[in-house]
Amino acid sequence: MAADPSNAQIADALQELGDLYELDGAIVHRVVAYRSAAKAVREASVSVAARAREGRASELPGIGKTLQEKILALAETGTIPAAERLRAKFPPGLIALTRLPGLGPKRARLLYSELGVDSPEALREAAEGQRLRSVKGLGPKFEQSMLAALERAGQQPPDGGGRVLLPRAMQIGEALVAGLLDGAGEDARVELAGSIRRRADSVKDIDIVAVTDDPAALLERLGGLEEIERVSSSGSAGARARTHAGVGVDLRIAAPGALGSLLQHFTGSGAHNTALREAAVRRGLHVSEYGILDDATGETEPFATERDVYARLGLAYIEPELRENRGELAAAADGTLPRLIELADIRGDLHSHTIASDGHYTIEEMGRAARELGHEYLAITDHSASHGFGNAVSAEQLERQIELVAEANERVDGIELLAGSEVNILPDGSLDYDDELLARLDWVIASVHTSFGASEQAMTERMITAIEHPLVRAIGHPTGRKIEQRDPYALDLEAVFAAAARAGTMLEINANPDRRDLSDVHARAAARAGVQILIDSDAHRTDTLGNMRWGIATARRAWLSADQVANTRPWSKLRRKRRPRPAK
DNA sequence: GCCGTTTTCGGCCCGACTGTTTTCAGTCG
Repeated sequence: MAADPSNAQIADALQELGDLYELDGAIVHRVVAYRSAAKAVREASVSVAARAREGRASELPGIGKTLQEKILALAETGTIPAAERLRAKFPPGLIALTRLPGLGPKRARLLYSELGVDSPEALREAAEGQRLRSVKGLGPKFEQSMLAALERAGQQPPDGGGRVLLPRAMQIGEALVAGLLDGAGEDARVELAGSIRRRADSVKDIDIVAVTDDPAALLERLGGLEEIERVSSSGSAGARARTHAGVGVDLRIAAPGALGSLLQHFTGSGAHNTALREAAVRRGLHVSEYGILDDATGETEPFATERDVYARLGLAYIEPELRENRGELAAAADGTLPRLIELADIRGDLHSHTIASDGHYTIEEMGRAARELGHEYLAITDHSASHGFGNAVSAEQLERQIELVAEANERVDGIELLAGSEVNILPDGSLDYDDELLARLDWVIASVHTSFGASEQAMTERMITAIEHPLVRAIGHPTGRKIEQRDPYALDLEAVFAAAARAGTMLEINANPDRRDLSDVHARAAARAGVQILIDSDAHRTDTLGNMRWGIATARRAWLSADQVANTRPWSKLRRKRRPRPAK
């Protein structure tokens, strides 16, 4: 039997099948169902193929009997019959066509049936030959917009989808907000919304909402900002634009009394809003960016704050980070939303690097910088002997490092520096310092840095062996993912979480914004399994100690409270003697 | 396709903008 398809492979297959059904003219709800199922599979922390073999894939949200069967077919035969049938009907280039802005499934199919256009190349030829205008409903402007879209698509890297990591998006977004506010009236308000406000891993567009008594002036100012390359469409309600960095910008302008309604609408997520509105309709209420229309009165009431919007719907206020339709609506109705962790709850950082390995500052410099952030403790955790990138720390050097940390502790007041190590987990799950040396450290975090390609079984056993090592207190960046760059390695996370909960080993949310690993959904599943979560900066420089904020963002998206995060406690509560080896 | 404090069948948010329209379809978020 071949290896089970990974969750990513299953998600890709469902995504493709949804695209094919869309070309085939299926009703939009069916297409949406495939896309939401693909998302649920991609984010699942269990092997969906294994669940399907047990007949339990439908326990995932958005997966029912039909998709359970289709996933099972994919696992057992390597393909889905319906996809085979539709692939024979539509050439693969048609899906690529629907990726072009302004060209959806209806027109792609129209162009294929009328002109035989079956790829972006064929589209370019047809547009250049002015043949698109011969199709009823299409004209010269459509030809021009397609040529422009093809041009832009050619400039972008094929992968990545043009998504920008959160810190970069926030930097651009905050500059835009400042630019829009500069010279605006006293009463003007401009705020970031969308996935930036939800603190997602990465964002596709920068969404901005504004309130002003002079919308025209604000729109004009947008076009004049130095970050903006061009404004592509503009109306009375707002504008769409593009930065020189290639990021889309949506600006929407509200009447002063409707800022809450607009902010709620534009913060999303789409899934949250759809679910919110469907629930409202059942109560005779219609939610839009303008307010809430009550069937009973026929009146639309605008809301000045988001809190008022949610209250009108009988819901507690939902923090933006939770608005992903992952159960927050039910919790808001029940009054069971968590009190989310905040940056100020963090007392220390237990993962950092210095010039002893691949960091750039000394122990003392890192310690002083951490103290400036208000930390009570900082663990110095340079890479262990077999790291292989940059300077690894030999056993002898680590013994010297323990002395250096003790000396730095003498010189730096107001913070406790801890002698630690980020120890490599070798392919067999063992560590690359001996236990005697590890036992002399204040703190040991263990991470995988090599052999990412091992099988799921091997990687899971490797990880659990490290988790059960009595001197390992935490696992660093547990899945190895890099946002928009590298998928998690094959790992049975359910088994890993169970082992970590049993052993009392913490799992890290690594706050490096390229990683944010554990992810939001994985951290939530881990905490539910009883795992203590740790949030670390993994700083290699003094200024990246501040990356802690991105880990907090992930923790909040994971529904975590301060009491579920270990380093909200003082070091005196975390320090402890060597655990006894688990009884055999 | 999924799903159920109205439903196991019949629903399944809401609006902006563009381009082609003589009243609207398609696309997007």
